[in-house]
Amino acid sequence: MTTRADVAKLARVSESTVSYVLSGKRPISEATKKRVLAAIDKSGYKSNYAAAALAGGTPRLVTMMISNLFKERTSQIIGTLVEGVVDGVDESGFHSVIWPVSENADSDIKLLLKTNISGGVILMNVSENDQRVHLLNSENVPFVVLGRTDVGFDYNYVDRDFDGRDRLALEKLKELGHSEIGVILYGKVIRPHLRKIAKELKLNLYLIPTQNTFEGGGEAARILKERHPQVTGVISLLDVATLGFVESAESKGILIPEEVSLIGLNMLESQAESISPSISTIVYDAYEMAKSCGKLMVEVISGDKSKPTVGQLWTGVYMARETVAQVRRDREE
Amino acid sequence: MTTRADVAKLARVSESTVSYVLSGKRPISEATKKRVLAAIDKSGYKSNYAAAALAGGTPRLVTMMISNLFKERTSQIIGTLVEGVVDGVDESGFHSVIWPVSENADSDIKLLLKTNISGGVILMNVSENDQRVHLLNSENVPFVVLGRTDVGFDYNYVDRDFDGRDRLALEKLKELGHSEIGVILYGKVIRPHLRKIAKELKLNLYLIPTQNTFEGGGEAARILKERHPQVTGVISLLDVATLGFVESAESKGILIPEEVSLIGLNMLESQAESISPSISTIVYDAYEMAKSCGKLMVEVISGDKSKPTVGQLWTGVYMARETVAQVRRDREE
DNA sequence: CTCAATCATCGACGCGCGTCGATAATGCGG
DNA sequence: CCGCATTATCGACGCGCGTCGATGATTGAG
Repeated sequence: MTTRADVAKLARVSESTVSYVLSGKRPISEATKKRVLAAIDKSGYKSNYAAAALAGGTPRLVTMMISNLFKERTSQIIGTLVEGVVDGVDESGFHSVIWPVSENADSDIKLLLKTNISGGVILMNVSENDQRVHLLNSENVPFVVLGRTDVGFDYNYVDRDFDGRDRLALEKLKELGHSEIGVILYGKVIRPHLRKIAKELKLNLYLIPTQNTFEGGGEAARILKERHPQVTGVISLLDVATLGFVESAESKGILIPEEVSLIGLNMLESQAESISPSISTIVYDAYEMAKSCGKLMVEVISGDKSKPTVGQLWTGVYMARETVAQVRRDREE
Repeated sequence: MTTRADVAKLARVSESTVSYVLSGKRPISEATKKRVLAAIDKSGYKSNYAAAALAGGTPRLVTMMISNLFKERTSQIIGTLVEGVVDGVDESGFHSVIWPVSENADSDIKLLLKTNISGGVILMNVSENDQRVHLLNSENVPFVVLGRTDVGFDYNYVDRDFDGRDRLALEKLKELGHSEIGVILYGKVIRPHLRKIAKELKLNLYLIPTQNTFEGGGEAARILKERHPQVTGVISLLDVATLGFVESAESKGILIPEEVSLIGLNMLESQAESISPSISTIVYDAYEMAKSCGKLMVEVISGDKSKPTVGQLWTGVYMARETVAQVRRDREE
């Protein structure tokens, strides 16, 4: 193995200089920096992980704990998230691995922590009141949750901003003159926050509950036409139903976007673009979000232990496609 | 953090004695051993991973590289394999993690190796002529393949023994007096080895190609009845089709097991037992196989670098259920 | 009872790197 | 030209553990 000493000899500097070139924690002249980097390149030197961890106090390794890794079918999104975390952590100079936790994770986790293999933990696929959060918190391990869960205390997390996303959609519709808004959803529960936003924006909400199936979408169109003819703007919290809604709208006597504008909120881009007219959505970048989570993790590990926790929310951006238009004059009056 | 020094002080022995108690590499009297273990227990000591890796020369960590981790649908079996590897590695005193490799894994792998994070690599879901095997081999990293692939050199692997499994099934049928054997498979290709075994055992093989669907199984029953009435024993390389075969056999005029005995070769136990009559199979224990793989990995890491490679095959065992019986006298004659 | 052989334990060292304090080189104003 | 503040570099130390050689304790044979 090539060590720091080899590089130092090759570049004719001291070992500590090599370290400082690498870490950048002390100024090094351009000339020697260049020489050292050349020597590193030439010798193929990589700093030994274990030695760095031992000397530096903290292992430069982040472990992802993903519950139900081998049980879920949502593997595509998890794959994207993992990729993002890995890249984010990498860019901060750390490594990342997946810790294969079994169901009864308690002992596994404690082992991970006690042996001090990992500098921090990123929790993914958290469940409600996730016990792992309690454990990590009580063991005083740096951790970040990719997602959110309700425990009784503050912690670091990165998650989608559902409220903000809803606000964005409603604001967009208001901007275009819509005031009577339909909401396609499953069941009859609506997040209180959504109501509050509507009130703030002086919009009237009309619930259109249906199943999240293609047929459910047709049903939604029927309900809209029969019960809420005054509605000119629709937001949908469902994905498959939205496709059905768009598909059957014309046959139900609803012209999109001429009479009704539609914004899909929980859709993949591939879904939104699979139909004509293509569906305007609020998109968020899972990869970038996860990457940011990785970087936050490293900050938390490296930073002051007593720093306040960070809650980072990703709203997403409005993606205009073909289902949204200005309110027509004749309806507005 | 509690260190070796703390334990030593608590047990009133030297630090090295603590080490030798833990590693067992030198004899320690029962009395002090007991004292030291009590002290360890009391202080909650766990050896620091990084320090052990640095001092010991090799990191006690195994990384699993699983291609297409987030793409396959065969997640259940992968989950079992991972669990087995983890337990096997654990029992040998090492840890294991999953290394999240991207498509273009080359740079990732090299990073993993150079930084010396991992003591060895277990390769899973290998593809034909897998490039990673070449890379690991040329970089001289200890590795074991869970599965097999065709590269131009020897390497350590643990895999199912398909040939042995087939032989087992055929031997079982022969034992019971069957000599005319149907083979349910997809397409018209049969492994040469299977032919060879049949020849050795003096059995006659009749191919029954079909789709691996429920309907395909019915089709297989029809073919068997119409074209190969002399067949009394059947082995099936398909899983779903086998269920269809059993389900429709009676209506096609085939009595199982009175007239035809059946052994399923590629079935999950849950499948085999989901139907009546339940299907006799050759089962292999994926968990145990993976566990063994984990142990082998640690042996390879710890052992002599120049030891010859190990190829470990898991045949499985015959699991008698309700689809197999002795050949009837009247047909035998 | 003596001496050698075994057994149990100890102290010391080094693994490779991060970082602190100290020193040498440089720049600047007076 | 000198003194002082930066800037650039060096040497030394310690992180926690594995392991080697050495020492003290114990045993058995003669």
